[in-house]
Amino acid sequence: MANRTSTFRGPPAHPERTGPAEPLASRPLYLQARDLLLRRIVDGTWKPGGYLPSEPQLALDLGVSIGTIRKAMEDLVGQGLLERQHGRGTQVVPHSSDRSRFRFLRFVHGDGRPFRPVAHVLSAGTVRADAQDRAALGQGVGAKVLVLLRTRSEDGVPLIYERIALPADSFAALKPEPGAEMLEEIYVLYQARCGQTVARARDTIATDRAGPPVADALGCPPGTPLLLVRRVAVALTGDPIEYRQSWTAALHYRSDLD
Amino acid sequence: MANRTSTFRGPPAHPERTGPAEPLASRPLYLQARDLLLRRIVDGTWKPGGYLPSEPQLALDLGVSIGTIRKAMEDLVGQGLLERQHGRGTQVVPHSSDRSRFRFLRFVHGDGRPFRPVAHVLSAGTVRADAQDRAALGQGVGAKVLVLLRTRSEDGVPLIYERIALPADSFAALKPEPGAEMLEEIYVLYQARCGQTVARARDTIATDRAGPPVADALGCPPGTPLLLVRRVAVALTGDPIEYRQSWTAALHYRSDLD
DNA sequence: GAGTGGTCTAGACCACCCA
DNA sequence: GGGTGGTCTAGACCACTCA
Repeated sequence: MANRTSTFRGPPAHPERTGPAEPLASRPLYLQARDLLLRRIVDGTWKPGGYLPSEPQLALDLGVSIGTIRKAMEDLVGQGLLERQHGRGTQVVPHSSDRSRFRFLRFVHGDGRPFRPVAHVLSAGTVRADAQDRAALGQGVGAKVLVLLRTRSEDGVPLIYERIALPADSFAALKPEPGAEMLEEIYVLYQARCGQTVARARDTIATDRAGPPVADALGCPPGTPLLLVRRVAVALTGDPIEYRQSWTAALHYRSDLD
Repeated sequence: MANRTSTFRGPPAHPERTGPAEPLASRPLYLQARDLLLRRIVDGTWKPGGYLPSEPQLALDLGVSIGTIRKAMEDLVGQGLLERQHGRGTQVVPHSSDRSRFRFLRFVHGDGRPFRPVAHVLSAGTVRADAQDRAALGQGVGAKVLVLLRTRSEDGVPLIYERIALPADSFAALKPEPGAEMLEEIYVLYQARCGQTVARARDTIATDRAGPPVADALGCPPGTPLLLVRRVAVALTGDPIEYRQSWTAALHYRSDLD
């Protein structure tokens, strides 16, 4: 019979019914279906880059109609989590895809040209979270964070100096390996090495002046006015997993409101 | 029978058909329906704040099924142009609605508190567009723009200095009335007085230093590092209709990536 | 209670991808 | 040619709003 929790009925309980769905307590079926799909993406049943079962298959599995499955998927597609390819199937979008990449890369040159950076890690280590880290990541006093300091350059010219703080326990797998090369697209690493998928982020942009480490890394005089972008990135689960500060003197920040 | 242009068939041409829709040449019906709805919103058939006909009525009018109408509407709802209210109807969202208001107001205080400004117009007049105006608005040499200079204050403290350039011909109705009060929510005026609805905008954020007019308006020393936000706002038709520069010393810019 | 949008189903045909 | 997603229809019932 109908079920108060978010389980689905198996094969239709009342095949003779021609009308609407089983009442199923409360939440609409397509929301339950969406959450279930999301859960399977989060827990790795379907890996980034992998394909989901076909719509008829999923409909059969969950005991709902194809239309309901489609509606659930549309939601996840809208969030940029799934990508549907006509004739091929439905894929879990990896952060390495073009669409994902530029969703989180908002820096452009002053003339509007896209910024295509290469990252270089200066240092990586686990330290006690400072007050800002704790506030951004929702952690308690004494919590540990993995801190990466890096520059992002184009044609060998460092244009961004970045400090990234990550909860130390969830990101142990990202740890040092001192001197190792590090991917520019670090969200791909979060996903591949730590199973953490960035779902969305909030940037706050302010002006700042170059302190010694920043001035040194960017090769500008201390006190130079800079753009400072603070980012809190949130996982699929809704937990904040990254607090990032990016300083730049030359680049602009692009924001599309639509 | 089928029609190459974007007209709809009247009452179903083949009522006996049980299967899919009339082939109708090329573009999917729901896209044609969406464009038609959009056109009627743009041309003022349905005014901001007004209600559309019901779904069954629209389906009848356009000769398509309700599902197709719904799909067309979902698109426009997603763009923030329509708002559906269960049991009441579907409304053309006016820019004065809360949702619309905060979609285009991205400034916050340094501590994250929302910024709730009051606008004060310093001057308004028609001038020759400068190179930046022309580039942003896609105009030719010698084009005229209506330029508004204004501050946006909270508790009487001016926190933003703003220069807004608008194509002079489309915005004649917004003209001076020297010394008149001006709504903070200027996009409401564009819509009500000039029939121009802002569909989306692109902001580019950079640092700048306070020139004399800005320093004067904001009460800071010339040369103070500022945040400069350049906005190009686009109408429903896709034409750029506003080029805006906003300077602020104290406020931050908030960007949600999701 | 009449009318509106919200959910759900079932089934048809089309367009695309790939073996 | 078989399988996948894309479009479209028709119709049922539910839930909300308002008179």
